[in-house]
Amino acid sequence: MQELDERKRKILNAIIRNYLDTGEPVGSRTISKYSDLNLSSATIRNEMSDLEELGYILQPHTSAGRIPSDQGYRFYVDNLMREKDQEVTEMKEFMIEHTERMEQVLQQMAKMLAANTNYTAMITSPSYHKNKVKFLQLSQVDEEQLLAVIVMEGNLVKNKMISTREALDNETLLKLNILLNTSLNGLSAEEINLGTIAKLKEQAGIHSNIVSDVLDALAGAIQEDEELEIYTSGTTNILKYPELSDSQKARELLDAFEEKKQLVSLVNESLSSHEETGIQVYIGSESPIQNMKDCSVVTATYQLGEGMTGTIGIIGPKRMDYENVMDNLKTLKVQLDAVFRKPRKT
Amino acid sequence: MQELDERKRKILNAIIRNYLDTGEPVGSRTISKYSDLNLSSATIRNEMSDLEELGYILQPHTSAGRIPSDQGYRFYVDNLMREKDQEVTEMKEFMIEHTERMEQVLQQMAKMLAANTNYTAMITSPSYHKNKVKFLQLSQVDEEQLLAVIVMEGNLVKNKMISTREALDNETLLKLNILLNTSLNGLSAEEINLGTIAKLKEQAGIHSNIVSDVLDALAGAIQEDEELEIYTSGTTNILKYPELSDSQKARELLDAFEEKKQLVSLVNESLSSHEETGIQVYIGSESPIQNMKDCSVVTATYQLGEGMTGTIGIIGPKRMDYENVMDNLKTLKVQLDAVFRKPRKT
DNA sequence: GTTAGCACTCCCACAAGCCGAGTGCTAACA
DNA sequence: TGTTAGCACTCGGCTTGTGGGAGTGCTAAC
Repeated sequence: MQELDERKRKILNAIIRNYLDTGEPVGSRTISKYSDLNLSSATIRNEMSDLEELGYILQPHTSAGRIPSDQGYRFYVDNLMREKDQEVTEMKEFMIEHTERMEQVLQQMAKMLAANTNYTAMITSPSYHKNKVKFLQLSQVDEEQLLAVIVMEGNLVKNKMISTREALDNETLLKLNILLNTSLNGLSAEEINLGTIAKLKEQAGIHSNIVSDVLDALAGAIQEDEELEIYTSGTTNILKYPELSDSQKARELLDAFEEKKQLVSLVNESLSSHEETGIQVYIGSESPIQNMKDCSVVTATYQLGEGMTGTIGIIGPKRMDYENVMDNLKTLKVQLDAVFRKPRKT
Repeated sequence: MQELDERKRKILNAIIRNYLDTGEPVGSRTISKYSDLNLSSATIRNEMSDLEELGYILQPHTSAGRIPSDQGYRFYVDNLMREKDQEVTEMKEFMIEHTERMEQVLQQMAKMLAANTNYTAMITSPSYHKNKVKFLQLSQVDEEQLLAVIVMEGNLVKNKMISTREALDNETLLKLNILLNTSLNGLSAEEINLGTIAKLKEQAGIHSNIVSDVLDALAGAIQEDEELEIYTSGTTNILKYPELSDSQKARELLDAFEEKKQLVSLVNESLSSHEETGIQVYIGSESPIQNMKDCSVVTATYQLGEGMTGTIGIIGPKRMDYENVMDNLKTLKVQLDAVFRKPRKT
């Protein structure tokens, strides 16, 4: 397929921009007046006819204006859209306050993003595949229960209750703690596999079975992290767009938001593809999620140090304001970096 | 207002039941055939006319059938509905598996409830106003940060990162841990007030400022619990009911579900009123939440030992299947009790 | 290659009309 | 006195039809 010539590009651009604004099919006369091309509507019509044949736009019905096709949007995003100068617009720093509780920060971010864009925002907590154990402690909570506290690099804290048949005496506990810390410290979840566990069990040999239980539980706790959290906000924003607010479609979409598991595929997909910007745009049926074939999805991955990555996403109608959305995502990326890297204040 | 006579009750009952089924205004002829009263439609009409005058039913427009008014629903719930025999229908016990993670259990319950009823379910974690501290530990995670782990009765675990200017030495830490445990153990969040804190600070005198910081942070952590979690499920179920799925109404409702803060008033209200059953029904504008004036809300409070109470709720259209809903809530109450009281399995 | 003009298409909003469900009322009946 | 049959009437919802408007494609002239 040959490239579009300059004039066609301009016209396509005008059509799409106009459609993004109004959501109505746009006609030749509108373009003729609206754009700075100084062409009559008739000429525009001819060009539009070509563009339609090439697949960039389509008519909902004869004698209606044209609307962009998926391919048209794609061309727009890839070639026509002007990159906004990445001036890191300062976002309110209210998120800094509670830095200890990551969920809250993420929730807030999602909320802000949704409010800024008027679309639905999703955000995942960074996944810690390669994150390392930083500190580890077992405590006797009562006669039959141990509490394991695990702190990962980045201060992600996990708790796990472990039932034991009998209480461990202090000394054993101390030894166990030392053993665990020395052997597991600095290892990532990935590196803690059956082999490591087996070795550990051997070293702890004397207390065999109890220790065994503890270790199993522990390993499970560290690894079970795979279930990554996904936060959404502004889910009802989709109801603002008539093309999505039809009861049937809305349900499917909202269901996808509630059943966050479905969103995982988005995240995975995004992670696997690395562009330089890390921003990914799915238009219509390009999306890995069936229910979103009438939407566009823009995702960005953020990285915090080695191996810790998360995903931010915006879901809206195909006629979303791509520039604004991508701009927002970019700045948020930077912000996230800052928030989590920064040694936290009290 | 005088009581309704037997026949009027029967007719009202028939009208409401029919309307619950169909969602359509119900006419006199339907009742005449449907019910076992063997009355002609004309007679029914007369009675219906009376019932309307008394405020139990109303006509959406002239020459349409009748639909129940809020007052009608109220009468139905209070007097007509047959109590289902409380046979504790066994719910799947799949929730038991992961008892350690309370959120998950609650999430699951909400999901199940929503699936069973086809309405929206909400459920709050038990609030621990009077719950007691069971175990408490400070650990040095790295040079500048302490991790406070607090275990409450019922094995609710909380974590709090505390930044310090300099590391505490081991001995100080040990002393501090002992001090904290002996002084705070068995106290409820309510009982840990400024007075207690001041006394503690005094006792810990020597390490004055650092300890001070730690205590403040700790007290904050224990009390901040007030922000009770609310889980929802099946939010999109409301879109199944035409009378609620209008775009405008749906947004308001769904917003209320997303902004869980709004739901708090429901919880509080429910807590304050104690009937013997603990089940509360809000019909239409009886609800404390404005947005829900076209819905009915049924809540139940569950109790786990002293002072720990939570709330389960169902939100649906006014023509909800009250019997089924209330039945579900009752059994869930029992189940919840069982799950949390039961000494948890591995 | 561009433009003006024109006939044509099709959606949409609105009005008119019909149908059916349901009512209220009246009169007859037990 | 309570119940029933009958009938005229009302009103919402559906279908149909019509006109207007927006937009197109095509043709012919510039």
